[in-house]
Amino acid sequence: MQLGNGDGNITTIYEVAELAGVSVATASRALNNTGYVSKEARSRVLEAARRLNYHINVNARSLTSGKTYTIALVLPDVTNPFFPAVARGVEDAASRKGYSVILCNTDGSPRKEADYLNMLRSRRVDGIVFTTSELPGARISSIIGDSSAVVLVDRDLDEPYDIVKTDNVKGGFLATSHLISLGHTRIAVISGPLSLTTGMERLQGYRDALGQAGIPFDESLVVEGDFRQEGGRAAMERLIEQCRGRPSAKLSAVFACNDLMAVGALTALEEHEIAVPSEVAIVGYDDIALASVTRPRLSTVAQPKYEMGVLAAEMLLRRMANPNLPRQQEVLQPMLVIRDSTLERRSRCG
Amino acid sequence: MQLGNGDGNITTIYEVAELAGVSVATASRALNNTGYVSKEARSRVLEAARRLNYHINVNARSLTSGKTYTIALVLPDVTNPFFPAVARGVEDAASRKGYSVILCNTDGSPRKEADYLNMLRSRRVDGIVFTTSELPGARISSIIGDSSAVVLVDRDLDEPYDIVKTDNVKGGFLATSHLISLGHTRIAVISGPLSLTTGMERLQGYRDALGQAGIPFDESLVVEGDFRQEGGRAAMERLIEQCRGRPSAKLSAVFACNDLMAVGALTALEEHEIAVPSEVAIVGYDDIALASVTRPRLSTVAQPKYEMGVLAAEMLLRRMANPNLPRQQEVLQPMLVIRDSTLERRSRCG
DNA sequence: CGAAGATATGTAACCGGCTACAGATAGCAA
DNA sequence: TTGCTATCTGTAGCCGGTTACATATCTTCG
Repeated sequence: MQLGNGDGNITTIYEVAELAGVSVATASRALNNTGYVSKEARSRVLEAARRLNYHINVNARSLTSGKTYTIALVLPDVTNPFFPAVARGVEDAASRKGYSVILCNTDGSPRKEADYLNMLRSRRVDGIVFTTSELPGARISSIIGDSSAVVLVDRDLDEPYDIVKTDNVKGGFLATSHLISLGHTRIAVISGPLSLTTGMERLQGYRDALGQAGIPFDESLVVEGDFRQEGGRAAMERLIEQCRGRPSAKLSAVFACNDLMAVGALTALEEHEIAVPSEVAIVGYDDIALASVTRPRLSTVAQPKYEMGVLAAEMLLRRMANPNLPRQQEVLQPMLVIRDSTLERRSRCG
Repeated sequence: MQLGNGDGNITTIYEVAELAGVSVATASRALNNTGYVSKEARSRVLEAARRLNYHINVNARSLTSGKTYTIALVLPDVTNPFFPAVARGVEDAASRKGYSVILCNTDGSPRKEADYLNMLRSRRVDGIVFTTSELPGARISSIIGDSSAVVLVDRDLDEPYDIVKTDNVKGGFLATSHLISLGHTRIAVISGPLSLTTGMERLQGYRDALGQAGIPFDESLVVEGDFRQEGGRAAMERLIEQCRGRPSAKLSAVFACNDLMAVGALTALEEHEIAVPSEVAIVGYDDIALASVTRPRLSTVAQPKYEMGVLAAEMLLRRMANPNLPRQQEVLQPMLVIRDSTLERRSRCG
């Protein structure tokens, strides 16, 4: 039996004021430490609040303050191993400042994205950390207006929203250069969706690295994937197939534009009994947990996922505090992680 | 240039009413399809709302309705591969019914859990899907009172909260029986924290299986882990060590009470050049994505994670709709997934 | 024709906070 | 003493919705 009553009857500030023998104005001031309140009044109010197990109704407060202390995290799918770390970063940074975060999974569907944005506007969230797919910037602003701030993560848009990303061109360059430095020249790419800047940029990095090494770009070596495991596997199948038909198309290495696809590719290679890395080397992207447990362990380009989340949330809070700030953009550096799936060249193909 | 204005100036129902030439009462009725509204009035209101890009303020509404259409998902860490699928299930089921979900990572700290619960009470969330660690049920209710409904996922508490879980005893039994059926008799366990029912129950299943097979329980074969990779690795090290000192303690199989620890154990075994499964077989629990990409691929006990999330959210909505419902409890069935990390017995130890 | 019921609409109170404003008291300088 | 400032408190209106209640019109039926 404890004193602080736990009977969920919701208490209002009126009851607190009454018990403390003051007006609501004084109670409010005491609870929020604003304005003038005498020592005794304050302690009486605080005591009353404690006794009644008073919890302010933040929704009511948001009516007058115009702030909800809520932000949203809109992403394709938490189940994609890239996102949990980002989400955790966002939540950590947000809760540190007293903000709650609403989670929204869009599956990359523009329809769902639009639905969520409308819902979020109705909720008057103060800001949104957004990893969109194809929704054009103009569409976003037409929905949310300037009712809440927006920070884009891992995406780029023409619209002037703040951005946190890693240097994908650099990342693609790192991965490809690594393979080149091992002596590979016939390097295939399993790209991400080319409708996404992420997909495009990594591919650009690949081309840059090729160009710098004087290796001609061969269209037939790039297959567009979908950032998913099954897609990576299918893409690899296609490469193996095409390679078989045209021995001139041999390849000795593959750059998969994310780890999920790399794992899929690994599966395909294994099924065809093509040894990795001795026959075909492979580099992934993201450095998700999976990457370090595959056999061979996956060489990959690591992104600071958690930090991206933290930075995004912090950037968002800054923007919320000052809507007139010039556009912010934070570009983090990717890092090559060399494990067992890359090794010196020894060309061959399924 | 589009008609529907997108200038974020937030519109109120008063402005809609004014533009439509009706009172707010009529506007409200038209927008919510309640009460009597003439055809013309309704269409004038809807048109006005469209023109003004009106989005209701749900926080204001919640003031009168007492409902926020928000639930919370409180879990230790989204970054733990077990949870994203659960989270996705919760969010899918919730959003299907018009609810938003607030994400809270507690790291299993009772302190953080309490803080979040207080915050959630202030937000007047309608319900909470909770995977707690050590907070006693009484403590939970003392904080949230009956201001919101609660469903426990993957945890059990004395307090009469609704529960969604899988049959952990059965799961432990399945894993262990599988090993026994392969001829193993010296089977170690890397358990979860024994302070959690999850940890206890799986261990109980292990003991049951042993008992049924007439294999004596050997205390020295159980090491308490923490459900994390590094903990699994450390535990395996200890087993190997102890095994070395006392050849009589040889073991030929390990049941790791979750996949993360199994992966850690795998690492330790590999470092000691102990072959899996030929020298030591190993079974995990959860069937997270990692399990199917390790080499050897991990045999494990699968939990229907996504379904657990969906069921938890649906159960929560039911409870919210009817607080007087008798206590609900849903026990899902775990499923043994046999891959490459288990094989017939051939005892040996590091 | 009058009464009852269905339809339509507006006024105003209320949800739970915050705060502008005004009034009261006390301290202190002139 | 007066006047001014600093401190303290309460009344009442507002935030953006919902809704009970009152009022008004139009049918419909005995």
